[in-house]
Amino acid sequence: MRLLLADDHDLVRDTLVAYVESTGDIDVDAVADFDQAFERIKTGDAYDLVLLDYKMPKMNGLEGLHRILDLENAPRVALISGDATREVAEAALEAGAAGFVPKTLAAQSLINAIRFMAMGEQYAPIDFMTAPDTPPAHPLVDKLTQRELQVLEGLTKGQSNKEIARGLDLAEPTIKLHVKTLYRKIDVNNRTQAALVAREAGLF
Amino acid sequence: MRLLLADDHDLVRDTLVAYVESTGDIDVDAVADFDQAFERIKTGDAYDLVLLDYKMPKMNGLEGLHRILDLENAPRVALISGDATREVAEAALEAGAAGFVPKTLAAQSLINAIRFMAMGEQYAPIDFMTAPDTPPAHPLVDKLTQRELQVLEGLTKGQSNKEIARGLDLAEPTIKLHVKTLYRKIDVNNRTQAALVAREAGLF
DNA sequence: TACCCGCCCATCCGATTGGATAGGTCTGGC
DNA sequence: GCCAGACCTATCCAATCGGATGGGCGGGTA
Repeated sequence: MRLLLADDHDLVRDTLVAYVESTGDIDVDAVADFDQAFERIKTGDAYDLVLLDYKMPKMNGLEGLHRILDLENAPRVALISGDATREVAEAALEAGAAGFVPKTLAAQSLINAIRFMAMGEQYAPIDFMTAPDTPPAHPLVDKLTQRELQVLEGLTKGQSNKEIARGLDLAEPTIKLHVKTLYRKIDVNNRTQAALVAREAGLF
Repeated sequence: MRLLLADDHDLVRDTLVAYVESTGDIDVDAVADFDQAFERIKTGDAYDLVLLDYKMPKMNGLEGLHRILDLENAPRVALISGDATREVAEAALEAGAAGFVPKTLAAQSLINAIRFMAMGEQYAPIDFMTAPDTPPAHPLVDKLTQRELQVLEGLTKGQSNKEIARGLDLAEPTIKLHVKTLYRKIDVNNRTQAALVAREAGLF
């Protein structure tokens, strides 16, 4: 069985390779960034499974995953990550990933997961997937409408109402309205607080 | 030689342990969070070296490091991290850490580093430590006077000039003055941008 | 001593903001 | 059809902000 592992942390990669190969029947190729992985997949022999680190050079979030899955003879691809959210995992599985492997997984479980995924199954650790919907996704955020979010994004850039209006091709009074209603929803009194709350919530 | 490894990523920990132990003369104990590590150090046999993941439960940044170094028979302690900044590494070494190991290090280099540190030397990868001063170390901040920093702190709380004035027991015009000069120094046009820059710089 | 700099206060002005109120369109659900 | 809600625009007003100018005080330095 042939496995391709792409992770930019040499230490993680090296030890992972050593561990996986020690199980006997798994051959591992390892590369340090997405471009190398992409090249190997296109030109090299077929892999039974590809493990991509979610955060590594050239990966661009889920874009790398999509690029591989769009190939003609796309191999089975799974993501591996130390800190990705459940949302990312879900999106990846949705997009057709063979699985999602958090780095908090026990090493032996990884071996099992690899075999499982190579057999054509989709894998994701149950406890990880059933985790709370992430910190209520920031209760504030999903209370805002599309427009209000766009306006809030402008605020987090320190833009004036006028600038935001230009950017969204709207009249300034409209922006003022959105700004005001937005303040009420997230319970702040001025744009600076709004911007900070948005940043705090990890938005933008 | 005895090594204690603390990392909350099971996968990383397991494979690391397997790799290090495969070198023959290093015994590795592994735990998943700071508290367990602390306990082992206090009660168990002496370790030649302790490797702490910078980001793991109960670690609290460098606080965990300090707590161990403050012990009576403190062992040699090194940090290991996937994404810590050079500043953190410097602070750790300054505080008396035996070394700093980025996870981008090659596995064999880690073995060498471990032996090196266990021998009493301080280790840090040169390329990592000579990396660009991070975003210019925040050139802005130390250009500001004491007062301006206090005012900036008010801005990061979304306070109005009047509120800041009350807080510092000054007249409002004075605050406006500080605000204005502060804008020039950090090159922004309004309070929201100033607050965001300050947050970005890790202030307050 | 003269000078710079941090620090404080004041006044004046135009622009922006925060807030209220009022009106309009359009879409989707009851 | 009716209603609610998202969305757009407008006008009016008080408060705040951003900026400029001018003046004063004390400490450190040339």
